[in-house]
Amino acid sequence: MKCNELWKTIDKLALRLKTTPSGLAKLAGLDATSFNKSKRFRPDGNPRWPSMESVNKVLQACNITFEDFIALSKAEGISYKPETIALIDIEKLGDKKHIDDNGALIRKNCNAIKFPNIQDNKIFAIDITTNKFEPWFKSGNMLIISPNADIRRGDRLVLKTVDNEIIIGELIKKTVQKTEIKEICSGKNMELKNNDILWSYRIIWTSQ
Amino acid sequence: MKCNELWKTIDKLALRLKTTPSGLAKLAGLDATSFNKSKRFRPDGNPRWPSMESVNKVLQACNITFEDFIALSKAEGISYKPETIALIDIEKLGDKKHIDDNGALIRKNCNAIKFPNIQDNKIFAIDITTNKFEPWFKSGNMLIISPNADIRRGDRLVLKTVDNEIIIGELIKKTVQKTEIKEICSGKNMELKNNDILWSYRIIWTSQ
DNA sequence: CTAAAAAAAAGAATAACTTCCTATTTAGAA
DNA sequence: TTCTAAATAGGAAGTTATTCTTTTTTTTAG
Repeated sequence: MKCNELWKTIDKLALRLKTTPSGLAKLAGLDATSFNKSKRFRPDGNPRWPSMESVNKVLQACNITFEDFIALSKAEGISYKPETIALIDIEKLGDKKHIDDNGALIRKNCNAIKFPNIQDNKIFAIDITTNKFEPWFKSGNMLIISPNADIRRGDRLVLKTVDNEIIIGELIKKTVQKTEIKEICSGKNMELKNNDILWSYRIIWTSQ
Repeated sequence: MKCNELWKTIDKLALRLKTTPSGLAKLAGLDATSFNKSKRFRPDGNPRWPSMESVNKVLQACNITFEDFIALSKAEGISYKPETIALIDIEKLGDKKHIDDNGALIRKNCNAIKFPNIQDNKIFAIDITTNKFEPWFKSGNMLIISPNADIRRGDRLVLKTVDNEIIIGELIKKTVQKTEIKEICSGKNMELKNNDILWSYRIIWTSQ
């Protein structure tokens, strides 16, 4: 991050709160002149950085995280992408507590999740470029795959055989010797020796 | 962010680089004693913050972003979640350029995508808590919904009628008067008057 | 238009952080 | 073990940021 970006982001924050840099400084418990233009450069003309402590006080005053601050610095306007998204139980979509009849979300009544949870540095994506997995996966869809995710009955898998075949299916049973899956398109059950499987990974998300 | 978290993250960074706090300080062009324990507290015993400029120098020395730094501060170990994930064409999973036969990713041969692209502050998630959408969506799945996404033929939708009914289906045709969808479980086509639809939103991702 | 309040500029004073210096400890190699 | 280099500790000095104060400008309300 560059120094002037940092100052710009402070200006944006002030704007978001419908106040001014000096108003924001006061809100953060700092001197009102702290963010003056005249305090943004050193006597020699080089840029001056606010201290980490001052930035932190501002974040606390605005009740935002460092991530929010960075997101805001990159945002075009004065709003930024949310870190979390609301989660609603499908059986509660009927009542109007979570989404009103205009389709607008009532955030305070919703739980929040992080989407997605990329704690996983082995995660990767597969781009579907063929029609042969329809109607389950269409050309243009993406599958998010986690080699680390543990696999349970019913999970969808992508697996590769020693014969260089890519199979997408649902796990029926896995033993030390064999893996039984239901191939996704044909719906047929297949039994594969584990020795014939190079790798099999769980699909954790798919684009629709 | 708390002050001591910041110092801990600097320690983690040093560890990642297989060096020490003083080694990291030197690498960043700072004095070797800058990150000494004795420099982490003020004479009165209160915590001392490194300056923003010093932190920035460290980030540049490590060639990481502020987000990386924050992610690292939250990580259990000394590694942190990646910003992007690799994307591979499913028809190229057969060759060994992208994933070797041990199932290990060869990142340099892969494209990268950001997953997901939450530029969208209206996005929300639906938790499937019923069996009635099987086999398409099972209990425990989550649907990520975007009220902002535009809807095209073939897209999967969640819609709510004036009768308080939640329908998941695939769009067949939408005109000014009517919306025709294929209900996902029954596979039956339905024709709804647009006046009878409170809202209809596109499903952009689903957990598997 | 006028008055009051808030914001911003500029400089001096204060507080905070970094560097410099020296001494001590630790880690690794011989 | 002994030697060497690196790391760490502690304090003084130097640099940088913040606050304090005053003045000027801008904004807002009447």
